[in-house]
Amino acid sequence: MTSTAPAHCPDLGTALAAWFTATARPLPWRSPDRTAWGVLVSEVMSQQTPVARVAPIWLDWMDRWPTPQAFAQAPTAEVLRAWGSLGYPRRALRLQECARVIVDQYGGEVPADEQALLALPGIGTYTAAAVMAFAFGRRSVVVDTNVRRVLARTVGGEALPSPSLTAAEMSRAAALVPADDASAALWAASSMELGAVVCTARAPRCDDCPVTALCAWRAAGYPADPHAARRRSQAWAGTDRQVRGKVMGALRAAHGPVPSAVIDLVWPDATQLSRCIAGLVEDGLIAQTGEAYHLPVEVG
DNA sequence: AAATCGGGGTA
DNA sequence: TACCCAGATTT
Repeated sequence: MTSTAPAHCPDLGTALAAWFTATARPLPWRSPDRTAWGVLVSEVMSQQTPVARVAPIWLDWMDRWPTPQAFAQAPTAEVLRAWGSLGYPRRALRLQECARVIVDQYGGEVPADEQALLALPGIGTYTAAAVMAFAFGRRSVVVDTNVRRVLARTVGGEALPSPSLTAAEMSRAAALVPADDASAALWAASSMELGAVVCTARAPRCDDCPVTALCAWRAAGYPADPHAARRRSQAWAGTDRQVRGKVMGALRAAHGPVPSAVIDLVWPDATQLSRCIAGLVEDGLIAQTGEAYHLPVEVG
């Protein structure tokens, strides 16, 4: 295989490819009979949600709605219930919009074109690149939180990447992608897998790492995170996100409209609750009929 | 560049 | 408790 890797780490890609081929997790969307649509669904579900939580939902989802055509016609309320507690339920709405665009504009086939993918609802830089690599076996620059960390350590010599993705990071990542499609797709999968399984954020398993000999962070003596001072933990308790989640949870659990008097019980701060309800309605995640709220239902 | 948007598992 | 997770979109 050809490689564009710089001379100072000549076989990072080769070592990771061999390791990945031998040890890759049998994730359901990696099955030989996977479809491009299934890969796309798995990537959207995995945006900020650990794959271990995604897998069972994905299996049920693909059984119910195996194609963009089937999913495009699904009742939105059922889609949101099936999404369950994966989080960020707007992703489910966008995924359905995405399916409808694929049906209407691409004959029901996921486009094998990165720019076309980028234009789809809910598909950003990472997901478009991931679909190109994992669904179509095409060369792309796949940079997720795992790849960022792996490159920050092995190449950059730092404990963790900067808080937000930088242009310099993307350039470095792009320079490391092999030239041919098959090698590039394997590099994407293996560099992500290393970050997910071995080169983890909390307690990296360096003893089990296939590229310790090439790791700049290890060579430097595992220096502490240089960006630690600029990281801030994300608040949760008492936020609108928590309140929105409680409202969504109540409506998912019900199989019909829920009286507003019942919704009022999910959160004690009436001002915050009504702001969150209004936001959910605005986002199309819930709807109001009379004095009750319910998951959205398509109107004729 | 910073804010917003869920929720559960883990140390 | 705090941190993290195959990010995208809007301001």
